[in-house]
Amino acid sequence: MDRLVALCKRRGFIFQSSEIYGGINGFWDYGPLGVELKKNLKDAWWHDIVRCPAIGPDNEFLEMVGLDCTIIMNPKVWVASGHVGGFSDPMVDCRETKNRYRADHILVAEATVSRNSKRDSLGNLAVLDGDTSVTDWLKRANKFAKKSGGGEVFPVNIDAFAKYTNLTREEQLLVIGPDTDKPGTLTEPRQFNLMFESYAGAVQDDSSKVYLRPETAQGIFANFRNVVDTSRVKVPFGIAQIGKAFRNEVTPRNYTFRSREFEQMEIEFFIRPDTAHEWYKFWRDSRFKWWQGIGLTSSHLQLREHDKDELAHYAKEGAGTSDIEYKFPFTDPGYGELEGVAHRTDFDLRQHAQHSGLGDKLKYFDQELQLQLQAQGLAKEEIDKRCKYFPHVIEPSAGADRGTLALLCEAYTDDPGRPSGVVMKFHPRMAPIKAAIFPLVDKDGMPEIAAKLYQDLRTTWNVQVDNKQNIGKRYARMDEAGTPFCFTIDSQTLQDQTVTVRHRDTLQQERLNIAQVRSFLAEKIG
RNA sequence: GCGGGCGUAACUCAGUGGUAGAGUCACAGCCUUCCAAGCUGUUGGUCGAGGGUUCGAAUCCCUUCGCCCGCUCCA
Repeated sequence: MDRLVALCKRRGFIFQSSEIYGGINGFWDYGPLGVELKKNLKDAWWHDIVRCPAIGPDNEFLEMVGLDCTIIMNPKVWVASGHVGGFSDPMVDCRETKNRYRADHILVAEATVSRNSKRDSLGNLAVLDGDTSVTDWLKRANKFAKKSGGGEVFPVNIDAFAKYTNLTREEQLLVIGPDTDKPGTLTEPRQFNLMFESYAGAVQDDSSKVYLRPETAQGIFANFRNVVDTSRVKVPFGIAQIGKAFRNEVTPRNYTFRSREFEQMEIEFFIRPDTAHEWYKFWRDSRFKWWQGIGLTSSHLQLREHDKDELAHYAKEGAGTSDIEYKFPFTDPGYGELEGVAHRTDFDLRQHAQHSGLGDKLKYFDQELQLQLQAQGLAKEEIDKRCKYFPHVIEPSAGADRGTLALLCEAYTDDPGRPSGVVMKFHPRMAPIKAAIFPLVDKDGMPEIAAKLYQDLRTTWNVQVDNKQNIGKRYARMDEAGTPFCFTIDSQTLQDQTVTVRHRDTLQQERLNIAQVRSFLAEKIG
């Protein structure tokens, strides 16, 4: 990983943001090669999702439209989405053990023990919220009882627990932390607001407070009505968006993997509620195949269905959530999430219907269903009731920066056999530079032929000419940039109009007529 | 936020109190007929920053900033 980070810096893929001022934690810049790589990823996504989407499970072309929303929206959006409440979890530190807990995950109950037919207190014991809270607590209580002279602990049930957050500060000071044996080691709960705040307008007070969006999805939900009213889309259809999002992470870590400013590629796909399972499976599987199709072909890519207990609040009742994960060098042997595919039910549209006051006006009217039901001869009231609904949503949400990082990790290949010692084996569609053109020597008319070929190819692809230094160094530079093809003009070119093409991954060369170079690249890159 | 480690040239590093160095890269020129060959030259560092000790600090002390690893959180 260190070698990859060094290469990214050296070749201009990724720089630390504002490096000359000492950098800033959790923010990263893309250099000349990195921006091409990331743009290729985003362009491929936009092309394959919006412009040229696959055939759906209903054997129809998918109906997809794009959207580009602002980063700052009316703050009520974030109240409705639950981010204002849910993204500011109070945290508690333990001074003794240096552990940190979510305050609302700490449960407290007084432990009492029976001694000499009296009931003695052992103190207010804390445990972490979970399936085993009661048994964990009992184990601790028994341990405390044993230490302090025996006796039988009075059992408790789940209702006996108080949340740490609901205690007064005086009560909190009496709590014995989850991993200590003394009271008073836990700090006061502190807010970690995961949304960046700013102010719209000159006056900085609560009335002008705004947030930088923590996800692009809410802009899509907020525009649901506009898109339906203006673009003739019919359920099932999707709205796609690529854009920046911001989360004030407690600990940005692992290179660009958890950045505070990052870019998402999100789809909200609106469907009839009763078709959720088939659409969920469709998106889960097609998104997995897509990542494979742009070069993540190794066993480092995996699809993982979420367990019930890790589902987000809005997805509990849904068809499921799964992650497309990549085994990064820093997560190995674990995996890190590239994209989440979630059935969000109708949670978000309902929230916005309620908070905006629009209510049923935000519902979708399904005219196709209306025709079907009319044909079945149902009563008008029944038809209206069933045709007007909040569509359910399947959300494939991918990280563009994480995707770019996965492409870099996948491509990185040590090869002591070649001069550079390392080669970036990007899929040709993703490669920042598609081809390089080398005059074997910088004279005898070769540079002129190279320039002519460059003039032709650059109208379609990002190509480079390099006539500096010997040919080996030039190949080595292109290996580190991950350029899949190098065309070399040599003395034979002067006689028969052929050039050599050198394949990055195999080092093999073949001769090609210079007139065929364009069709060769078109076939290999698409 | 807490604990541990690390900051010297664009990169990899040497330099433990006495004039800041090496290799690589980059750039210019020469040379060069297929994988970082060779020659000449050039650019580039207030040694992360600030303060202190000292005749003198990259080096010792304090503070601070940034990065890496762990805890917590998370896409």
